[in-house]
Amino acid sequence: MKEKSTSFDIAYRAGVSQSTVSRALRNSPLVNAATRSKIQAIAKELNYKVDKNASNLRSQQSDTIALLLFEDPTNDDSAINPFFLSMLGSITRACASKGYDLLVSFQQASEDWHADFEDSNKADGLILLGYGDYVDYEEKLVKLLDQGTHFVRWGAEVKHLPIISVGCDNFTGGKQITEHIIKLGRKSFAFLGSASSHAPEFFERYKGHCQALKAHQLTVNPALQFNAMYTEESGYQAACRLINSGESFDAICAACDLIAVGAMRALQEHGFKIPEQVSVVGFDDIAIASFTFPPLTTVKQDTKLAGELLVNTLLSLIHGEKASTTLIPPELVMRKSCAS
Amino acid sequence: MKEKSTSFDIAYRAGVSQSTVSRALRNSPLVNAATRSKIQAIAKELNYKVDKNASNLRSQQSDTIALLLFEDPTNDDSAINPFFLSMLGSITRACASKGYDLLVSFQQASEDWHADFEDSNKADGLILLGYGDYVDYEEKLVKLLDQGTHFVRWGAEVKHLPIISVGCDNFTGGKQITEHIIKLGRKSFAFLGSASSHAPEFFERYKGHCQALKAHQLTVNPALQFNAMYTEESGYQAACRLINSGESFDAICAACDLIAVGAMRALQEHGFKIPEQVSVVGFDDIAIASFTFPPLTTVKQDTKLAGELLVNTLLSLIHGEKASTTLIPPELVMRKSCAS
DNA sequence: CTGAAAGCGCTTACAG
DNA sequence: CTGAAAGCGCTTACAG
Repeated sequence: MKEKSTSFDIAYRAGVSQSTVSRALRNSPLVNAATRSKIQAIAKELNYKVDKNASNLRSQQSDTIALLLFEDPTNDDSAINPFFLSMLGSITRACASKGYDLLVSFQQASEDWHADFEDSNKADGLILLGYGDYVDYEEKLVKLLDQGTHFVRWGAEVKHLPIISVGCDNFTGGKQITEHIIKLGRKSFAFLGSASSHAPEFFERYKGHCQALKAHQLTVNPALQFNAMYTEESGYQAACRLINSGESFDAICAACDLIAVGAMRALQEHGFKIPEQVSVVGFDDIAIASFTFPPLTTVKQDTKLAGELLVNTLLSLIHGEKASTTLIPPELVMRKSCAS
Repeated sequence: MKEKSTSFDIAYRAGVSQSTVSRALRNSPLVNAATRSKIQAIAKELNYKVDKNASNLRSQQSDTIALLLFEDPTNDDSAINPFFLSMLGSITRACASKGYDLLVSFQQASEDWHADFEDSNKADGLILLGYGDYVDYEEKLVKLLDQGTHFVRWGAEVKHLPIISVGCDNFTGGKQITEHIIKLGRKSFAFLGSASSHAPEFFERYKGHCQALKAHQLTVNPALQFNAMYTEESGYQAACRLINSGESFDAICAACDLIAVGAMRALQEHGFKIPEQVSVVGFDDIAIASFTFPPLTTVKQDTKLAGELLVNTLLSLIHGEKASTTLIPPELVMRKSCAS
């Protein structure tokens, strides 16, 4: 294990000053081309790497983005939602392609996560990802804003604050998929998923859902909306409550795929045939959705695009450029869980 | 957006020296308790955070771990393997609980990934995760070793090099699940997955598989082994080759769940009944495995445990403690894809 | 228990 | 195009 070499070692070997080494290594046009390649060759030979801590300290930027992934604290020990995992993957890729490092961190919704990363100069900006109770967490966003922290969040647009978000057009998605089943001839629609401002994305999907029903002269029956959060188990239980309620229904719109998957399990345990008796649809298009029985019709949120947009938007903010909230178009993915 | 405050600002307000602030903030017992809490209160009020770049530079450690996730370059644009995504999640959690930050980075197998992170002082150590061609990548491991880099890899044990790994006991897993189907009365076993030292984990599973067959006086028919890598499509194609080969078979052991899922698709398209005509089993127990039709019997690799072990082992290495290669016990998960 | 001082390894005005 | 020098914001011997 050899000693780590510094820019002074390179300078010594190259017979130039340390400043010149620093310039050459960052491809400064100020350095003579021959000198530069000589220095770079020596650096390579010595396996020299610029010390990130030193260069970041000096230049006051880190070329690093922090991803704060927060989840409902009640959901603590279970697996991470596959949709977010998939976002994580695409954000990692997007950062890599921009030459940024990605610092990933789990946060409990309850913690003091605001501020930490950018203030300690670990990252130039933050990406916020996760559900959690939106009402609780809004005040932390305000604090981030006050501090002038650069950040972008994934989620529903925040209308009353100058916060930049990237999110899916949940309203349109909810509307489209509901219309799809309406056209298939279904009449009584249950909605499984929380419909309140505590979970704005589910709420938007629900609003789109209701809008579609109204547009087709179908009644919105509040007794057919059951709260559920983003887990399979939660979907299972909501579906059981629906079944036990005695209300009749021939279609279930779930606020996310995991809820839909749980609902299908409940339905099948109770002897319902999908899609013959009940159509089921989800939202997200997680990998599992392709493999359920029957395969789940759903609304795809393009996580690859989302990751790229989040990263690009944040970089614009960091570089002081204009950036704005973007909505990703939802995409209907038809499989076999609806009557055809 | 206020100016960022430094330890000198705190010192000024507290009427002490900057050294004392630095000590107080790190809970040094050298500081008078009253002074310490006064300083900490001021720091909190000013929203002060220690500058990580400065403290890392000075102390020459980063309290950061880098996760290098590398995938087969041919697999470039597709989704990340769900098994690795799940490992990513559990490693993130394990790091958080140890107070370490996690730097995540994608690597092409072809790139010059060795060295970069620890040499530039961005991380104190590396976790290496991913399949990819093991033969190609071994020489890079040797280079890491030469440099004295702290690293742990996920995967099969490397017998001839002093490399610390954490991996599943693939041999035993392959053996157990094969024995499980043997007891169910199956006679002709196909194995779908590459069986060579280029993919050591698959190879180990295959060896366990063969061992189980031999132990039960069943013949190992090399014509029933078909190469496949860790994608659904690859499993689909291997199963098609098996079906078209004209060989008879009543059980398929897939080297991983994604291969199994692809194989089930091929079988069902060709009119085979699972599990009546053919038993299918996988390996990994990814989330999808619970939701396929029929649900997939498989071998679970405990990713939560794996993540914790990887992190703990790496931290031991970083702290100069003894560490050794660990094998995680595989766990049979019985579902419905085998005849009962 | 506290302070003055050195120094981690760079980048970047400044001067030539 | 190049070099000498300052300084980013800390931590940590050293001295008291």
